[in-house]
Amino acid sequence: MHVLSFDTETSISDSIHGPSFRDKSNDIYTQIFAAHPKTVEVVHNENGFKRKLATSLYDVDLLIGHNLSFDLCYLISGQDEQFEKFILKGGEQWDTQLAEYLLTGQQHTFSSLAELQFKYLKQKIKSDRISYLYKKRIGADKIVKARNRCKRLFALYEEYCRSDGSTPLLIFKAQYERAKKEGMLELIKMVNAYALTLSYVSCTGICLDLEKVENSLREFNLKHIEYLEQARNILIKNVWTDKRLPPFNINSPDHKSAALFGGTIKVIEKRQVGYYKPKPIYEEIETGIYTKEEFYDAINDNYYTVKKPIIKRQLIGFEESKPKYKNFEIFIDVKGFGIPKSFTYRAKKEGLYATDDAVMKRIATHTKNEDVKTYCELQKKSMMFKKAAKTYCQAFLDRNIDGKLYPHFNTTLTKTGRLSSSEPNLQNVSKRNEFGKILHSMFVAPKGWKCVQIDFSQLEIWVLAWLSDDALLIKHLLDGTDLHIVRLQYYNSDKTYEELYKLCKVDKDPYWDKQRTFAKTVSYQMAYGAMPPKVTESTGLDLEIVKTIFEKEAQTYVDAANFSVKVRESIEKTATYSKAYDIPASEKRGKNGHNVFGNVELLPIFDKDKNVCYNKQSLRRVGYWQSPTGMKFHFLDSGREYKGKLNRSFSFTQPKNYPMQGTAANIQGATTAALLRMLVEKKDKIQMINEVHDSKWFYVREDVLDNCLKHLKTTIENVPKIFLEKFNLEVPFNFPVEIEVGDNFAEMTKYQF
DNA sequence: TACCTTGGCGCC
DNA sequence: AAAAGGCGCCAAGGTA
Repeated sequence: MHVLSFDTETSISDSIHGPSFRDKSNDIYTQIFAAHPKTVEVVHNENGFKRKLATSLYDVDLLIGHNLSFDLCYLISGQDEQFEKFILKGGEQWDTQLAEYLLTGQQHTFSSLAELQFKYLKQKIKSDRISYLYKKRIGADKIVKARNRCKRLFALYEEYCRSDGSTPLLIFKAQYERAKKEGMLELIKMVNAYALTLSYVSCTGICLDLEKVENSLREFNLKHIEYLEQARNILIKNVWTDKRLPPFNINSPDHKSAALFGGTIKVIEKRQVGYYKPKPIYEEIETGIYTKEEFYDAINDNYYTVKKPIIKRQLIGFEESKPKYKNFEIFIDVKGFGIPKSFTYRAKKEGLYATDDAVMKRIATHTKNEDVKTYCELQKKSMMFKKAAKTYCQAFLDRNIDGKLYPHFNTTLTKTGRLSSSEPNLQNVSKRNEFGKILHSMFVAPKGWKCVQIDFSQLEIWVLAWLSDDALLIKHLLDGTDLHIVRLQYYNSDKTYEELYKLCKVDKDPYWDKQRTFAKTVSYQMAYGAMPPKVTESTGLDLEIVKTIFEKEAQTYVDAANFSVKVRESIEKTATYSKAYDIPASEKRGKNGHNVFGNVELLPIFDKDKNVCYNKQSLRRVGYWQSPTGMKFHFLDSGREYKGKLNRSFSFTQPKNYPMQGTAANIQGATTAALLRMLVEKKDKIQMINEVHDSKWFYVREDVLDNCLKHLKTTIENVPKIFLEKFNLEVPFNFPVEIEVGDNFAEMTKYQF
């Protein structure tokens, strides 16, 4: 196997994109190749490489680098032919940052090359002079152009580059051995292929209907202000009466809490505290007396004297004295509507109560005060419009480049191995509320193309069925049983499943349809590990009913219900002390950060107010569970002070969720990775543009839609084939997908072959 | 000024 | 005794 370490040094634009490929003005100015730690090749081009490779990859099988997607996105967006050939012949990548993230069971996120250099090679970090320049936004373009002027700096730069070339090779070797030993080699290979595919996805971008975005932004902002004004009018009438209060701020938790439950609002008041000392006014008067001053004339080399009048300063009065102000904090009591505290709960800050959606709903349904009811509605509406305007429309306008969005996919961040998306985050664009349609209709297909969305149905449930090997759950999934109705039947035992199915799905009886929605909520909450009291709180279902659902669920799907027990056993069995070097530097900072003591982590101990403290006798433990794909999930314990005694435990809820969420992420990853070569081969017919956990977004050319979708469907659904090839694992069933097609991502219809 | 923490809310 | 998982973004309020 021929491996090659690859790294680039690039310019850094001064736009919001910084050093990213997203900014067209950025380019590669240095390329670093290392096939062997001792033979590092560093090539510069002071005019930029125009995003093209400076070498051929014809004999390379594996590209190695640290945070490779950064470099590869330049080549991909530069349409480099060498690189395309490399992919088509089955070339792979090994990203040392990604590998480290997986090897540490998603503990070490965004590791730096320097951290790994120390971890694996025990080498202290080299001169950070160049990193300093980068931080100051002095990019490789400037350094390379200054190569003749700043010889010493350039020598340092080349040394930095050589190290960036050789270090990943050495780290790769160590990681490879470790991965083999820990049964993670195939997983790391697969996730690297996934990340490589995502590099392609993020380079493709999503087309926006900019006119629609701009119009919606205006409209949403106007509506936000309109509702806000109405809300303010109600408050001014009732509770926001004190003239010293600032205008009611709908984004301020302090204001909202005070208006409903009462409280104090801090106001900075500028008060006059006397006067400044008046400034004297002088007049300058010539006295008629002169002095002689001697000067030296350097050109003629002689001295000369000058006559200078003596001026006297005479006080003629004072300026008007200026008033002196000082800021005072004053606390204004707001009586509020006097809503009972039982509708809400205490926030962390003294005297502050939560005003979130659930609280507001509770108030709105129980209050007899019409003003309160109207206020609740107005507050909600105003906030929703603000959110839609700022978080989505405004962000789309700020982030788009020539009408396209290029989301950033973070592959080395989450605890469970899921992807995260940012700048902008396209994984949380409103879908269910009234903005869902309009926001999604902004994502459009280019002319001649269709929008295609392929979703796994109930992915995490299928994963649970597979991992727990629960015979009944598998049977129910395969024969298409509606699991929500199964749960509905738990507490409506006078009816059969068939009767309930008819009521909900055939007759669409509103009462039973609503009941099914409750059961559905319970289903999701159970999947997240919620316990009966919490479920009661959020669904309004009777505690006894919820308890019944939990009990019957455990009796019905015995193995599925017991699955987390096995995970917990593994955590206990594998538990060791949490090591400082697996915690990224960024998480060691701040009040809520990990508290490291030497090489180990200290146990966070929470008191009843959830304040954290540490003592040097209690070290934190960490245990893990390893999935069939090799994925490791880590679980940290925490302490609790109770009646002077320290109780420490691992979370009960995380083991109920991490394995399913993470394995679902593996399935999403493996199926996306399986598309890579096809996406490169058929880039004029199929383009992948986004992923949202269990769904994949594409553009597909209209004239080849049917064929392409067939191909996509069979590739993605056939998880057993992929898992057998990649992991030598037998998965007993396909994972069904649903396909939707449309002109934009709002108006989609189910695709029938 | 820049950073951190919190509350709130959007998604799966 | 009690326990709803995983994210990112905006805005406010506080602190260094």
